[in-house]
Amino acid sequence: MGIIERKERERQEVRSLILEAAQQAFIEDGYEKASIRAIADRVEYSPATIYLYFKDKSEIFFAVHELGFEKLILEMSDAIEGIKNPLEKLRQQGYAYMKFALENPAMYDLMFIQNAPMEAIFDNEEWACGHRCFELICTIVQECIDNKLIKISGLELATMSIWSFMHGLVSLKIRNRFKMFPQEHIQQLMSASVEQMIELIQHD
Amino acid sequence: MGIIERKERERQEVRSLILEAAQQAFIEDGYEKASIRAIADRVEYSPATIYLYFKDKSEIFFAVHELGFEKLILEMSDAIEGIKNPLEKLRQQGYAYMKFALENPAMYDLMFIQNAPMEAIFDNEEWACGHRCFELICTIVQECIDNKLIKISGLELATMSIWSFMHGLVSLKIRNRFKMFPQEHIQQLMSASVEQMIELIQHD
DNA sequence: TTCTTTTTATGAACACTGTTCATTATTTTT
DNA sequence: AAAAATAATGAACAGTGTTCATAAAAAGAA
Repeated sequence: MGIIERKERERQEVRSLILEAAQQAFIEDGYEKASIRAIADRVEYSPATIYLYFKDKSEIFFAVHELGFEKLILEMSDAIEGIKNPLEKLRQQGYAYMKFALENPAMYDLMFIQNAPMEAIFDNEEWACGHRCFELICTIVQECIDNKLIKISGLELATMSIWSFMHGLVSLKIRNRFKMFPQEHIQQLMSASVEQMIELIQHD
Repeated sequence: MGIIERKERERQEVRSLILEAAQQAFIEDGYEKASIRAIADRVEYSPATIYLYFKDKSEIFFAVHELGFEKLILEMSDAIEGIKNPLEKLRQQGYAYMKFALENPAMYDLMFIQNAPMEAIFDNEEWACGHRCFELICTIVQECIDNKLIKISGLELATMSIWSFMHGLVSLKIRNRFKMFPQEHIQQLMSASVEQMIELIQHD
């Protein structure tokens, strides 16, 4: 009776095929502009078929945005591997965060900027991936606090401040709000800004 | 021959009537969900008439978003009125910025988060209102630098850092990404974060 | 005033969107 | 081979931004 198992496997295969196509479409055209019909075309299915695998567009959004978190978590974990100094971990984690955002702006958009579907899902879901990512940052910040490496003593306060700074930096860049800075200096200004931030919060 | 002048006046009146309706619609439903037809209904015109006064939806967006900047500029100017200490000016300006964002989230969205129409307009326009607002912040930061009140010496670097921090703080809040913090503490955590930031950058 | 010209407003249509559902095709079970 | 269950789809609905030929209103000229 391995049939129902094979069926389930096939089902998951189609599901992830759709997911892959959706991710591609979101990255290329953004969430709003990427249409169900375009996603359906990519996997050579009818648009209606999509709805056999996902409740609606926002569910696709959520699934794709989870892939993004997995990738970000992986890249941030890799970035701090082998590093001992918690402050250096924090720096490298920050750079990994920035790198991810600038290299995958559409994905970052889905994860941290996009609005609409969030509300619909947040309330019922646990947003596990979001929390896992958050805790990854919290851990490092806590290490910095424990070793008295940074000037901010409250974990929540420190995390909120640092994350806000990083998010503001990359999201203003992604959303083209840095037009008033000389175009060719923006990248290095951003790096300098991260460096400056680390310097400011570290204990002397 | 005052007729063409009256015509022009009437034209501007209708235009700002549409603008007012659009602003209301954007605030209530957000930019994407607010439809041209809904805006037309509000002013009791045909949807097609809108296009006699605005090229397309993104032009309405731009006009409304300009109103937002005027308001923000006004509120930030008011907030620092009569204050001598540049650092205190910076603090109050920061709080005014935060207050504006939290009280007019939809407008802040249009001004600093929304994506699509920006690209289309940025290239040709000067984005005068954006620059005016930016310079308002620059002025204060420059004063702080001149009086050796803050640790960051570069104007561009300091402005980018401070603005990014403030934007990250309010935009993560607006886009509901602070779910992992205790709901009832978020507001005071945000204020504490601003305070902390000021403390960190000030010279001792 | 009456007639002509210019300005202003609109209804209908186009191509698109997310989504639903009755109908068809395929696969599994009897 | 027939019946039941699963999977896929075409067609449709109500919505979107936008265009354009047509209709209404206002202005200028006689």
